[in-house]
Amino acid sequence: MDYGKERVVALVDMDCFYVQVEQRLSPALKNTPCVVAQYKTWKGGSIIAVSYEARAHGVTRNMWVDDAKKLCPDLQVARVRESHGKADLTFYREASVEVIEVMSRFAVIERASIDEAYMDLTAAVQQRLKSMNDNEIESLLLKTTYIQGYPQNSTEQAQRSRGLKQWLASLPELPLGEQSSAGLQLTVGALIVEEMRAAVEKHTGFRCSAGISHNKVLAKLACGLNKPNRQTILPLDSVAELFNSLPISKIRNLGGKLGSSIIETLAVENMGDLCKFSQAQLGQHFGEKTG
DNA sequence: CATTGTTAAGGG
DNA sequence: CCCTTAACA
Repeated sequence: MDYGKERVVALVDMDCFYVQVEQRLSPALKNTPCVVAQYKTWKGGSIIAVSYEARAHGVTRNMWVDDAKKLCPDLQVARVRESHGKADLTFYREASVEVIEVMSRFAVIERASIDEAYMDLTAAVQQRLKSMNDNEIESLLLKTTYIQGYPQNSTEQAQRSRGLKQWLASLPELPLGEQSSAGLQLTVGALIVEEMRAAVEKHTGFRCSAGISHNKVLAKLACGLNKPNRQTILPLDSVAELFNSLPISKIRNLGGKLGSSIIETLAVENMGDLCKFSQAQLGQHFGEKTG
């Protein structure tokens, strides 16, 4: 298998998880602008999760509830439970366990936080490919999947279906026995993740987004490209174009001081520029390990 | 006081 | 190996 395409890795991220947990408990909160906030005394409490309806009004995480109400007067507020005067996240951790249990039926998962998990689907994909017939990968089975970079030569967005069809048409026939293409493997990975996400919603009521690519950093990046309640395949061949206009801070672990120092030291703006430097050069500037 | 909590990596 | 720092949710 080509370098960089050895594995199929997915990242599943629950959409505004704490909000969904509160909405399941209190259905009146569903489909409304609402937030989850902790504490109440200082400026109404601080917001730790925001529904997509509230985001449309400009409400964000870390905002004070009093400030958010100015942006969105009919904002509903759920409160984090407290014990010993401290915010207690037990309620959300228990909901997280429900999700993890369902996901674990499909693959070995690596819990990255209370609301997201990585999984290496390489083995599951190989298994699935063995039992698959030709024409078994249909657009219908990938109903919430986007392919980053497809359709090609198209500037207009919102062309999910056309991009998916073009991508599927570009895949080789199912090769029986021999190694299958990286594109085929990502697609079967996406099929598994579609099934996993449907199972999570069926058994917990919670929706999520996902990214499918060849490593954790790319899977995480892909996941953020189409939210909420959607999943995105990021083929390696689409990475260069994506990186051309991608701020360095968008890459996991480069959102803080290291990212800032890279931008300053190398006088670069986006990931496309950064990729022009060799690993040896990056090692010189940022330490052998970090580089 | 004014976000808090959790996790992981790096340095001593 | 522990402690501090960084990153993220």
